[in-house]
Amino acid sequence: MPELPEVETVRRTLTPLLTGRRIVSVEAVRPEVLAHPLAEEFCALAADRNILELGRRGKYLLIKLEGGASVIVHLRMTGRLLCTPAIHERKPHTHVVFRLDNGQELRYSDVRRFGRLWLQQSGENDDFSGIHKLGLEPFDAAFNADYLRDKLSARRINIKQALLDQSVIAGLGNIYVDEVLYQVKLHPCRPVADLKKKDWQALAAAVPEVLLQAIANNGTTFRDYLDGEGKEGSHMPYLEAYGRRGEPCRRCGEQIERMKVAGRSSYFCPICQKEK
DNA sequence: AGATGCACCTGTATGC
DNA sequence: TGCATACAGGTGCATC
Repeated sequence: MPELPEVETVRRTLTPLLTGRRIVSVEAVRPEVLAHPLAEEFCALAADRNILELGRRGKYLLIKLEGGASVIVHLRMTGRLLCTPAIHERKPHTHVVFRLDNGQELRYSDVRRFGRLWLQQSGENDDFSGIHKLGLEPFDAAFNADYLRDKLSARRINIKQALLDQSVIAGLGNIYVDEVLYQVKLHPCRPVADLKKKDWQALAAAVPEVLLQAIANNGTTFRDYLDGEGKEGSHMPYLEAYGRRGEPCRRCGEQIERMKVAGRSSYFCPICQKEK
């Protein structure tokens, strides 16, 4: 479910609820979602610690604790982090519960159980969560046309796969890749080797633009996504391509098509986004 | 290197 | 209604 805008919205909504709070204890209802260290140690290490601040890297949420440790969360498809009063009934699929010092709980739930949590200790090298393999943040000053061209132009892949590669751009996923390609009028199957300087420039501009717009609308709720307070995102009506099969292109009126590219459902306008 | 398929899971929508 | 199948904001691995 969540791509960069959704994770960023979770971060923003949880920040006032968690900053300065103390984690009293941690309960692993389904220990296997705690990927590192093993559940027992994870719970012991997180317990009795203050939360300093929340960060984000790509699609990872970072909960920074006193003493230099961090809880790292990846929501994958259906993961949710919700802050809620401890007296409220637990919803099904609640897998990890962080009890806080103010009668609230931070609850991790995940219907499909693809998501994972890690705890990085102070001084520990994080070679387990996947963060070490990420490329640039789209809002990094070094994220520009040259960066994209240098990373990608020699590869024999199409632009959809390229933009989904987290080691190139951290945080783009299936929805926003389709939105970016629509904005810059590139067909998802276009080989990256074909792209010209102006294409790289357009991509470098469109990626942060598309993501910022989605963040401004608190992310996209297509199915499952909820922010840290349990609210849906409001960006869906603004999507131009994703999920609009058979609906008219807002530029030319042609029907939006869907096809599988890189194993993912991909939506595009067959007139505006020529395969060539 | 890259393409493909599958695995991880459950819920929901669709078609017959 | 019931049952089978497809599909879902992600990632990692195995195989050709």
